[in-house]
Amino acid sequence: MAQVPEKPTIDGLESKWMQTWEQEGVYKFQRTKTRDQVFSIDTPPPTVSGSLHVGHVFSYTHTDTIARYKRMAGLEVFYPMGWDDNGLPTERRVQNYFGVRCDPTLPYDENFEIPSDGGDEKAIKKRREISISRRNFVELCHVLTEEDEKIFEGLWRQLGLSVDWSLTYATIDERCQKVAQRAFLKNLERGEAYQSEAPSLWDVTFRTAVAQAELEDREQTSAYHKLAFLDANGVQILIDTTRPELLPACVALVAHPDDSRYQPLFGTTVTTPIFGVEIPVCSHELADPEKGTGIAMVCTFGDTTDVTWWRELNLPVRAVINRNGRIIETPPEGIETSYGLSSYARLAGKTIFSAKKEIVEILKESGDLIGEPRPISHSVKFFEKGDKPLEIVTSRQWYIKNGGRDRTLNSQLIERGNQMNWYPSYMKARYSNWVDGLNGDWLISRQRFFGIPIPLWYPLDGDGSPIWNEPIVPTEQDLPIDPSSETPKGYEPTQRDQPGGFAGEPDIMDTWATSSLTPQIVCGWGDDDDLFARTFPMDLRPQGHDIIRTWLFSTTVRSHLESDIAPWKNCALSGWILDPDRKKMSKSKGNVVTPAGLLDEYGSDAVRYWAANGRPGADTAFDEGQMKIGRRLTIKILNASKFALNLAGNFEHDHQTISNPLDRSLLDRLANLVESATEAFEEFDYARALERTEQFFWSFTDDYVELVKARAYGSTDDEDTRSAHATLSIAVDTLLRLFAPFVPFVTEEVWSWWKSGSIHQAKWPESAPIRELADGIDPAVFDLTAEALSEIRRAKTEAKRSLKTVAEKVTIRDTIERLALLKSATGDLSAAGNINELEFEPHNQKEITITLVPEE
RNA sequence: GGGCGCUUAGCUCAGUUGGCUAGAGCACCUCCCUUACAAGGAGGGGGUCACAGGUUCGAGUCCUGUAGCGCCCA
Repeated sequence: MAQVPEKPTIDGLESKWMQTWEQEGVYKFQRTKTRDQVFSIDTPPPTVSGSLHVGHVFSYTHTDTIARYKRMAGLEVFYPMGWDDNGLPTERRVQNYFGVRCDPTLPYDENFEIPSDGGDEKAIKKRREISISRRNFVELCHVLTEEDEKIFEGLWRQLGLSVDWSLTYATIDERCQKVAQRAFLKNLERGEAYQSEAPSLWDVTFRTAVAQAELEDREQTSAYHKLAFLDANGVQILIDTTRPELLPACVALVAHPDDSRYQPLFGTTVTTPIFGVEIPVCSHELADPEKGTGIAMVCTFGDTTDVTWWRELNLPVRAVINRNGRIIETPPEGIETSYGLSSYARLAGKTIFSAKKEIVEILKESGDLIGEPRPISHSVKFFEKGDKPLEIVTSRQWYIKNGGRDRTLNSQLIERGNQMNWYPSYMKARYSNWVDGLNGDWLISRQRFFGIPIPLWYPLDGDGSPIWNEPIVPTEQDLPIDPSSETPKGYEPTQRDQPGGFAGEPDIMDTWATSSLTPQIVCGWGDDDDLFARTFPMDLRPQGHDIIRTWLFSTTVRSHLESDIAPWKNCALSGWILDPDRKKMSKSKGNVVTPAGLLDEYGSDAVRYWAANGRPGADTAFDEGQMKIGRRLTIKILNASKFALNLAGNFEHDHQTISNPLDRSLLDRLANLVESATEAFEEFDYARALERTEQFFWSFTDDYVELVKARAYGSTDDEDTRSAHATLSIAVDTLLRLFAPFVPFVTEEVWSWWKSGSIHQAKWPESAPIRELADGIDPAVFDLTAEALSEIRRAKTEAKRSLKTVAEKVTIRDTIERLALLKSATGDLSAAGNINELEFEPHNQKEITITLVPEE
């Protein structure tokens, strides 16, 4: 017998069931099934750098509905969660939160106390930033992320994600460090990782190199400065440049090969103003005749086009900008005149901004600046997290091959994309286009201090210079290592940084170099072969469509290189959450809505309902209205279940007692619903599955329950009553299961009234047994009866009468066939419509007349 | 400049391989305290499916073009 509470409520369901699920291990991954019966999910770990926003709730709910469906469909679901706490966002957050700054030259202070005023902006401003060692800084990172991770986990649990929390990882934890370093060493061994001294994009604020995937173009105001170069005959050649401060770095002039204005100059040399350096005039397709005067100066390096020209035209390097974004002290080769040298001295040590002002002064003095600077607007490359334009500096960096410089590898990676199923399918084009458009390998080294170190040392020669191409590699067993504090085998710690000794690789790996390994991390690559065999390659990668080029792609690269396979079978791309003005919700825009309050206000099920209504891949407006509807739905599920279960009484029904045509036709429609919901879920279209289920549910409560109410109140000796009871019981049972992936709390609550175990471990319904009970009935019985009931309600409403008003006489005219179907539900219709006399008349078209009792 | 997506009711969106008078919720209007539910229920009004062509017996759906919006890339 069911234990149905008198007044059921949705309040407090979250904490109640969160605890039970954890205690019972409902979502725990069991190693009982083989690969084909496992469904493994590679959730991208969210960045732990502050607070989650509703965008996370949105997309993670999508994944959870699929996980829950797959679990009920009989698969063993492998659903771990991780935290991406490795990288720049955390580093910045720690700096701001604790008011500290890392100075890698400082020694470790073991008595360092965690600042007690963390988070107190005013207090920190007052006392200024404290400089601390790298190791102390990393420790603070752990302190902060641990707190954040607890909050995140609590929120995910409250939202009802069916994650196995015993599998949780963090991208800075020891296991991840080990996996990231091991994978790097394997790449190195196979020649897929290499170092190169090359111009690379450099952020002067963060003082680190950045990768192609991290760039973004921004429109900037700038100004053209017209400079006069002199050719061999002393004729002025005018060029327009936005970077006059790079004049000392000028190595050539370049114009388009077809540009007749400059053709006579190709192959000759000109002299730079001020610095008097003789440089060649070259031709190249990338020179735009429409831009400025049509001839440009090539500097090392002003932008990526300069790099291309430098490389393709075999030009020398005259670097003038250092890693701090200042003009270097020593003038580059080629500047020999005393005027040139003294002018250079005026620029040396200045920031780019001040150097620009200074050079303009110098040019004005010498008369080489023609006219005034003319303001323009053009697009400039930025680090996506930075706020100063990127510079290009030449430095030694580590790369992993990603097909950007190798067409064979490139097409193999595009093929990997083709081997995955994409939902929605058009997202595959974004992947292919991105891979196809790559023009360099993946730069993975970062000149930062918080992250996973590149696990190498270098021998030092007699002068104390590192022998870069003979790195000292640690053994796999020793991983993870930090080369800045550990000593390679065969050396003494005292030999660090000494001639003939060794030096640790100072750089760390980019966050993506670790987070691209999440399948290897969660599946136990190299550590747990049994787990790996059961889970890899993974079944599903859910993620936002904005990180296809970064996260999805880099993960594909690692899996391709390491295992020669695509990391996942399916990729499901979620859209973004837009604010009511249809702008992307993001922290920098300040339009973020945090989820905690929403979960408390509407309940987790209601918020999930809103999320699950977002179509796969579609950007969706944030809409509290949908949460209100979700809340109403959960309350309705509670009430309708309570009512139906109270009516149905004893739940051990003999299903063979379902004899009534109306009941059978409802079950036929229910079987259709099960089929279409299952079909939708198999395509990862959770939204369609929800929509269908919801639609059926409302017609079930509004029409079916109303129709059978009277009959269900009858005596259990009556066959028709028993039929209604059994049907109600099956319908509620089935609907709860269909709703379970979306609203796990309320369905579990109702389930607990009359069933043992968790609904989330119950079986997903099958249509065949339900269809069998319908026994070939015409499903129109239900449709026609519901329609007739609706007509009667309309008549009463239009007459402004109460719905319980007695209908003295109702005459339904319709075809003989349809009347036959309707007649089989006469009793239910009369009772639900409160009809005294119900008459049927054959007619060629449908018509219904209703006579109500006179008003008193 | 290239690629992709979107454009359906005042708002947010469904509409699966082309098929009866194009749907839902919100908002709006009317009615009803009915024995599961008034934080509810029953009903109602509201759309030349962005525009222009084409294929077809038939197009919101397929094709071509145009416009606007958005994202990604150069």
